[in-house]
Amino acid sequence: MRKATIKDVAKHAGVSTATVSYVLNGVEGKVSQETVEKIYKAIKELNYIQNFSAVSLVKKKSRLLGVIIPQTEDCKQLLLENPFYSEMISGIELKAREMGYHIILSGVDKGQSYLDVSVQRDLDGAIIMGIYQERFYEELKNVKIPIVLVDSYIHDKYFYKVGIDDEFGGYLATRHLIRNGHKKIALVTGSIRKDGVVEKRFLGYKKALREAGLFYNPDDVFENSVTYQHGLKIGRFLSETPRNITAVFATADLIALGVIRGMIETGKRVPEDYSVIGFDDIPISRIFIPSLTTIKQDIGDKGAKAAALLIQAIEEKTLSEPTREVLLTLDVIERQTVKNISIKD
Amino acid sequence: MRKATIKDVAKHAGVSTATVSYVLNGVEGKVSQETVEKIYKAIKELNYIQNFSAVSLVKKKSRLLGVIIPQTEDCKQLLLENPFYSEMISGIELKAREMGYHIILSGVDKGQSYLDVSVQRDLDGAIIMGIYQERFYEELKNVKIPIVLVDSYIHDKYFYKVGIDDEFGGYLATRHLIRNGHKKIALVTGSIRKDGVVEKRFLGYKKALREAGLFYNPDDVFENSVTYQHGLKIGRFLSETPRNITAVFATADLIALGVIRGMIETGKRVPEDYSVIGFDDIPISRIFIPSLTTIKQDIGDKGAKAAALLIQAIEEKTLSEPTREVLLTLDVIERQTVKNISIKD
DNA sequence: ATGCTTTGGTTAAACGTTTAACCCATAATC
DNA sequence: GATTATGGGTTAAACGTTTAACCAAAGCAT
Repeated sequence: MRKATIKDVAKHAGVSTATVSYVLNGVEGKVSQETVEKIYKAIKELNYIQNFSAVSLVKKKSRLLGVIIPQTEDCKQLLLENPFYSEMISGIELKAREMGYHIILSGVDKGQSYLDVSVQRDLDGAIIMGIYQERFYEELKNVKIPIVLVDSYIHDKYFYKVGIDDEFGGYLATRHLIRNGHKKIALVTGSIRKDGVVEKRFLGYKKALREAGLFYNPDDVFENSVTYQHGLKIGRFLSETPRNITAVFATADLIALGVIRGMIETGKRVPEDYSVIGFDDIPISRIFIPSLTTIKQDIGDKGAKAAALLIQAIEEKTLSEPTREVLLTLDVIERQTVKNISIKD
Repeated sequence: MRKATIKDVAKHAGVSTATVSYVLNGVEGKVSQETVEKIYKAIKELNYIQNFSAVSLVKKKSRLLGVIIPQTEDCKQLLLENPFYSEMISGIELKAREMGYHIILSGVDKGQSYLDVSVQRDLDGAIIMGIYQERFYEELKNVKIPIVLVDSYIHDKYFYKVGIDDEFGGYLATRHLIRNGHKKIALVTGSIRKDGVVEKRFLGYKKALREAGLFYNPDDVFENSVTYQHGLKIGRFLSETPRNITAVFATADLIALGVIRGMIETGKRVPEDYSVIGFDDIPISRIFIPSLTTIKQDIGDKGAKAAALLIQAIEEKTLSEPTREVLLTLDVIERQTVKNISIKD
């Protein structure tokens, strides 16, 4: 039993395909109520389902959104292992589906450019997570579809953006530590790339120090990758080589967790010996023992906002309009890893 | 500057579109080496990119795979929050892309059936994670595309399957506890649905007990949801209401982590007071303090295998052939949460 | 009666491919 | 020398939609 096409529906209802198409697309004033009902009846009876490939072909719209996420260094995995990304995607998918879109999830190879995919598939828009080489963004622009960048500080009015005020976040975290009496605070972080979120958080860190009249010492920053492993290494290092550091600000929860584990393994206690604050509030942070004090951003909401922004851009064809940017709020979530050391007891 | 179509390429190379199509599709013996080169040159010069919508329309193949994952109860999130799923998806996406496919990721609403999506989009196949109501599977079959079920024990030869030997896994976990001297072992688990993985793990648990001549007590199983919260509740309960239980087998790492936290919060120690073993080996389990002893399955590989199986089914049109099923191996990973209590010290 | 608008349609081209069927040299076979 | 393959193409229909352009009948004002 072949799948029913619009032609079958038309024949069955005794009208032309154009008429059917008009009701499918909800065109006003082209078809009488009576005919509309006949057509719906035919659709039901024939089990008709619209073919999107054909629609895309003529409309040049696919109701498909590209979502691209970074791969790990070795290209063996998507960075989905980072719960941060999964939560975002969850938010994106739900919102997209609610608005009648589907998402194509993809990593991006060094060689093959994403351009191909988006053009091939008539993607209506794309959400890009993470940061890439400049060449990549240029390619993206050539596709001429709306694009929203998540957590990127690329200065280009072409792109829509959603993110948080990372500098403020870094400031908030550091200030929280300072307010708890800490004066010598290490920064453990992923690579501080230009225009990345980490750079901004770093700026916030320095700003908080300055504001509190504290000395910024480059030796206190440990820059490497956004991984548990990096945190682990630094955690051990810190607890084994005596310095007068009392707290650490890790620019990602994953790193913070590593730091804590490193310290505990080498016989220190958190927060008694060291206070630690993270960033992101990924689900594990609540679960971890001790549970992590951190800067919370509503990641799922961020995804939903990104999807909504993108779809709005697509549907209003506001491509040339000034870029809009949405920023989400931030909160410090106090849990168990920060101790107030100004209160003597 | 309009996007180049196959017609432009044909004209530019001085041949018919058919010829171009033949080289695009690598058809043997239809076009001379010389012409092939001319065509490639034209493609390059015009920056031609094939339009998949048109291809799908005529070929009725989209090189698109559906990947569907469960939503949370409240439908507010995809179950992506469970790292288990993200890792699988990562495996699927990578393998699919390697083989020239893209994936459409989607949750599934109660109301709208997935059938629509797959038909509308000419999906070539789908991977289904989690288990659903029976009606859903019937619908799925009607789409008449190859489908692989992950971690499901649905008895229907129509479907391809990938999974693990869950019964053996449950057995392995329980036996590990028994070998470490435990005689009274609680089972903390998500809902034991018929044909679900949990049911099998439960069977393995009972089998190990029986084999060791231990008494199976229904009061020792705590069934609810695959969540951290459930574990937490039971962890507290167990440590606060004296019974002679010395170990718990949690059928998912997430649950195990909750159990541990619940116990620690109420003043007990793991593994000194209670041993705990989990299942899955999600990334957090290594990070957690104490790090979790668990049954490891290679989740990413599972995703890759599922994708490979599906694509093979698609390309060989072996739809009617007997279902093939792939099972992955299991290992017990000894870490810090199981203590041998038969050695007195 | 005439012309204009509105309502409810239809016709047919277009979207960008693929592919079956056809065609024509030239080479091989008997 | 007639026949048959074969290599290297071309033509045109088809895939399932949308949509601009057209049309007929009815309603209405003049």
